Amino acid sequence: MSKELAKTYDPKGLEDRIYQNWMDKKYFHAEVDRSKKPFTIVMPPPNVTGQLHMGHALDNTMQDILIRYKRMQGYNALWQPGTDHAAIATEVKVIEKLKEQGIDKEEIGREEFLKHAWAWKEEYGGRIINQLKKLGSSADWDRERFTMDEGCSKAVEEVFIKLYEKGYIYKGSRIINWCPVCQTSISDAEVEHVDQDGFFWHINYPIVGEEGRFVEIATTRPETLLGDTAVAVNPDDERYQDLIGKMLKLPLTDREIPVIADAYVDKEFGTGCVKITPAHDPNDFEVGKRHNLPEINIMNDDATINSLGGKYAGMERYEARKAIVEELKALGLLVKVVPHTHSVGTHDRCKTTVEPMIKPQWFVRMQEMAKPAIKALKSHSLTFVPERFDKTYLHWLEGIRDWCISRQLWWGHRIPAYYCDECGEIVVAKAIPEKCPKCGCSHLTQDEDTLDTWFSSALWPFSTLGWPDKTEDLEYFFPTDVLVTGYDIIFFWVIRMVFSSLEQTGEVPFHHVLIHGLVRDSLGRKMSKSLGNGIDPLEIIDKYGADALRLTLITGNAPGNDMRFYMERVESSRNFANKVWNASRFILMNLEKAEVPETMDPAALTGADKWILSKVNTLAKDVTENMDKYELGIAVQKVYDFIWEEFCDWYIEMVKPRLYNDEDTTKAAALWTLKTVLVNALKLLHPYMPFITEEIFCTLQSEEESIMISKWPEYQEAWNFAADELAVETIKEAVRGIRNVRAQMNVPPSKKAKVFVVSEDQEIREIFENGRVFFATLGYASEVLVQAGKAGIEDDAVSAVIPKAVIYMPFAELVDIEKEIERLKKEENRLTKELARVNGMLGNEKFVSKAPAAKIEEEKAKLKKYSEMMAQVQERLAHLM
RNA sequence: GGAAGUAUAGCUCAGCUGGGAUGAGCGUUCGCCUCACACGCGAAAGGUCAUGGGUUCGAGCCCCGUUACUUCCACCA
Repeated sequence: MSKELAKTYDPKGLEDRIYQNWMDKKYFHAEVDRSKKPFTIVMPPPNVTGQLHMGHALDNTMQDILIRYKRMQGYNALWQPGTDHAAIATEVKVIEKLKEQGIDKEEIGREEFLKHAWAWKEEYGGRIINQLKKLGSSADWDRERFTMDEGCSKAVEEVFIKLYEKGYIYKGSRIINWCPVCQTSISDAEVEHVDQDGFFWHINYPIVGEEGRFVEIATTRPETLLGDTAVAVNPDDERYQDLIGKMLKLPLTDREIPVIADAYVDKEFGTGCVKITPAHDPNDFEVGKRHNLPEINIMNDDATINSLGGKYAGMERYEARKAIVEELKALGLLVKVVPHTHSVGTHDRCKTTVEPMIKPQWFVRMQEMAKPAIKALKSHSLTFVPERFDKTYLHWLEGIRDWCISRQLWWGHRIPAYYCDECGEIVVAKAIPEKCPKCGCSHLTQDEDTLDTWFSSALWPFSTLGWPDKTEDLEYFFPTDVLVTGYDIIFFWVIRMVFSSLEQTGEVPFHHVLIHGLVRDSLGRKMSKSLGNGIDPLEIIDKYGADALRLTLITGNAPGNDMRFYMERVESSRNFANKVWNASRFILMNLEKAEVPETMDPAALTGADKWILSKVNTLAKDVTENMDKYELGIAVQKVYDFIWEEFCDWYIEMVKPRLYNDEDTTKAAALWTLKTVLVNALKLLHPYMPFITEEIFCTLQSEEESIMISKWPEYQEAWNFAADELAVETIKEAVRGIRNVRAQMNVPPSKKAKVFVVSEDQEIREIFENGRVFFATLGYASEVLVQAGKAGIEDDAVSAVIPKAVIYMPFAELVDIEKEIERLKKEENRLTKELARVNGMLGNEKFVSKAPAAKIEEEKAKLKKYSEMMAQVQERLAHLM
């Protein structure tokens, strides 16, 4: 205990050193241990190529808090980390890098490309992990996994085959969302609808055989006209009854298309006539299916018009739009152009407008798998915190559509499907079959596509624990306890993990989903690269320390709500760290100067000691309760308030006279209490601010080697000192009264005064007698006189009225009677209001007859208290006036 | 077109199952370099809890309506 803390709190260096020590000691590592209860969290795997941003910082801080808390509570806590291969994001980055070197993806081919991709992953993949470590994350890095590692890949293959065999995965030619830039299909969840200003082009389609008669349609996408195979009207639309069944001449082409009737058409909207392009619109696709319409794909994969587009072939889609509109205008077929705002589907990654196209893709049939996932929530085996996200979850599942899982990418899990070169038979298997089971041909080719990234992340909670093998890890740590993630990822990930887990393991992947919001900038905007308003967590850590960042992210925020990030808040967090540091430094200095007993007989403690012990005891209980309810912000706020206000501003100040006086017989008790309370407070703070608490703990406490494996404080009846709490509160009120009076009278702290405590109540007098050592110091008293009557008190002494007592200070030369009267009048006014309120309640018969007895007693006690104080105040006033 | 959220002190937000808003941080005002800390100490000012109803002895909190903002979902060409 002779170590010393540095004079100023500097997180730099200290954090890395401590983290390394934790790593060396393997504190983060969890092994199956049947003697302990497991507590498991799987980390949402960040993208391998990602960079730590505030979202990660928040997400991982929350997880680390829970894991550290549970570990201290004695659970076998496993935080399973890893990274995601992030198919599109990574592939795009690798392509870019190759381009810089003048290498084209297609030219080098799949195998070669993948080599580059893996090399890229090796080079940049670890970066984000190291950044997470800077935060203080106590994940079990020995277990770090990657969605494309052997085990995870095995799980993916297994699931794919099982679902295929069950008929839950199928291949089909359906209309899907195509990204012309990324050149791949994407799922519905990846399409972001954005409102865009566009136009409604009204176009006349000539009716065949009726010269001069037209059908006017309205469209937002004239270029798709080239793929029209019908025009539809509502079957009940009186205006167009005679048109149904007639043929139209499709402008700019030599094709004729029918007018069909379909209830999909809204009579009120547009002209009531809709052009039907089954190959480039999801609704039209459905209409086409119902009416057996041909599907004419007029676009290439890069969204240029293909050879079916006649003279527009080769044009980019918007260029073609322009040209087509011009031509229609020239032909006199363009009736009018009306401005129109509509919602356009874009690819969430690259913001390109998605092109609906018909392509053969693999899908997961969702209907059946959604059911158990819905049931899991309704039966509460899965809960969201906060609850309102239940609705988001259910709404999506109830309206779920089949999930397009194939991607035209190379970086990812290749689909384990093989096609017979001869007969086209599809074989889904772990390895390439020797021969086709249908025709016996030995030439089979594997599907070129890979799987949606989310297909593998959907298995993350169990694939990382060894599934499909029946490992001990899986049996022990699974299902996991909590999943911590942002609301923006519920559809992509949470839901898919739930139904995948229920399907594959029969269990929910986690019992609770703790949802947090977005970290926004100080103006409330999303942090984004394009806006350049992002704040780099690493810079904050570098300047203020990880503890300050963590505290900032957790305080003042309720689950599921977005938060704004202010530098001022980081500073205030840093200031708190400094406060903790210096209080500890003070305590250490004093501990060094004297022997401190290991244990303490409660009888040797003073009222102040018991008060703070009682407070920290209640704190432990409250904080534990809040944390169990995932109210992290509230929990840490309580620790913050306790340390700063109760412990530093009051207790340490109370105890100083005892520490500075070697004659004081209660000095040892003070030292013991300081140390004990500090250790407990540090433990409660540790999950939130792991570094600073560890540094202080290790300096202070040599018997336990690390705070992170120390025992979480629990409420104990032995530390419940209700009477002492009350006593100290009374003295605090008196002190506040004195300070208030002195401040108003501008009495400098250096000017001490005699203080009289006058009370007829013997208990009150005892309280002040017992607390006089610190009461004198805190109340700037040269001498404290506790008495029953006003003997010896000058008439013009200033006073502060507190319940059951009046404090007098003789400031003869300083007293301003006017001011004193003013002050007392203000107090009288306040009491009048309080009394009116209490009397109002107690005077209400209904309140008295219906309110709980305890509440009534409470109010009666207040009435008594305020009445007595009022009498005192009025007596003083009468005296002065 | 549905759904959710938010509206509390100048700013950003907390407020647990309904029982005086001594709410928090920042900011502001006034005093203090009080031997752990000026990244500090002490004192204070500042709120008809968006709005209109309802339930209740009692509503920031529960119910209904309104307004404003935010977000998510949705095939209106």
